[in-house]
Amino acid sequence: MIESQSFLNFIRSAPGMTVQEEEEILDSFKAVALKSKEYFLREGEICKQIGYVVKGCFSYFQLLDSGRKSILEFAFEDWWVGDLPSFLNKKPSGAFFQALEDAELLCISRNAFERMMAASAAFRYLFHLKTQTAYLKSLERSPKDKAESAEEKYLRMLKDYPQIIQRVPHYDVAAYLGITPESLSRIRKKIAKAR
Amino acid sequence: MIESQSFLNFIRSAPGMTVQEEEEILDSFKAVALKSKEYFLREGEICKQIGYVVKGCFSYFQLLDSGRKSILEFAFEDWWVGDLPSFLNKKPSGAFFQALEDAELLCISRNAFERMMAASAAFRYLFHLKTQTAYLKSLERSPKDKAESAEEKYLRMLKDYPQIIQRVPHYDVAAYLGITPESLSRIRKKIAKAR
DNA sequence: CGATTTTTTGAATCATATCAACGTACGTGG
DNA sequence: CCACGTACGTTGATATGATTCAAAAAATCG
Repeated sequence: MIESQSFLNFIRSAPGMTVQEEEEILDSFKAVALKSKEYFLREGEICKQIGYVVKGCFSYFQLLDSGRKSILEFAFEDWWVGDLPSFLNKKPSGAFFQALEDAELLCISRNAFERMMAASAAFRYLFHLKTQTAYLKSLERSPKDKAESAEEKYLRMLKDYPQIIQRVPHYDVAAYLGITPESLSRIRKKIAKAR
Repeated sequence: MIESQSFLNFIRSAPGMTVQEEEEILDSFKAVALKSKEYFLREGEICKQIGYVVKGCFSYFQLLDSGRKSILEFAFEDWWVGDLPSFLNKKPSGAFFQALEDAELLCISRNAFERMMAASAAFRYLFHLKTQTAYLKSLERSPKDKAESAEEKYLRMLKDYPQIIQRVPHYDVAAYLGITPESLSRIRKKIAKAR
């Protein structure tokens, strides 16, 4: 069992969790290790598990018709990987999850997930909390994504997620911002000069 | 009580719903009418109710620092209005909900919402289904929003939500697409000529 | 090291924004 | 019912920001 205090804290944050429930939940997660560049999930596959990121980081992206990569988000420590539409509805995923660093995960299979969803109110609470948090985050981000210039998006990313620019290759940062690597390079140059 | 077959259908879609539960849920929603241009919620207010749109349509938007309006989405019949982060966490809303036509809603107050969330598993199911659906939709849309040109966004909107261009002023359509009204006008002209 | 990948730079081009002006439709009060 | 005023939508000219393509420089990895 991988040690992860923050995973324990997350599990224990559910109200009304019994000792037995907690043990069952912890038992339903299995440790998985992935090397950098390996995929947790590929487009077209059905997502058979959801993973909690203990260590490492992942990009969650789609390949567009144009061939360009569009990164929806990065998952660092204490966030989750797995394609929810695919996992819940057993349909092929439209996206990839790829490790950008060597990574350690705690994964729950669909069988175990369904068992726990049926058996444990605390587990249901945690799952709905997670999807709700993700949804609220996406609601906040969307209007800004729409209206901001490339430079504004970059500056906001630095403010909200300073670790991204440290840990992620710039061409992936560009794919996350929806701009080209060349544009990102010019924006960074301009900002560096201005200070 | 406003008649709305699709609202009834929605409520009845919950598995394991008892007759008594259904009655309690229906009783917890009150009819509200709004005139065109009126606000269901303003920025800075705390969202005290969630509304099901029986008739009419709403824009859900933020005012950006630049003074520009950024429309996150429109809510037509059978969708919902209300700022979830504000409603759930009792914090001031960062967004507006404004009626674009005379509208009829079925609204549930926070008190009634919390009572039903505590009392009814079927109600919890419906709520989580709604937020999850909205979240999955936002996940699908986001990579496209990032990478598409203005014209592509417009064409996709026509395909996915053909009613928007019929019922919403063009400057609001532009605010939804993240472009200027002038650009929208030129895109429409170009498309009209091409056919 | 050497090879490959990643980032930067330059020049030309394209898409969209901006600003200003004009047309058109709509609703209201006379 | 008409005229007027206000909203909305369109058009044109120009400016700006971002992309594209090509190539060089820098960083990384085995």
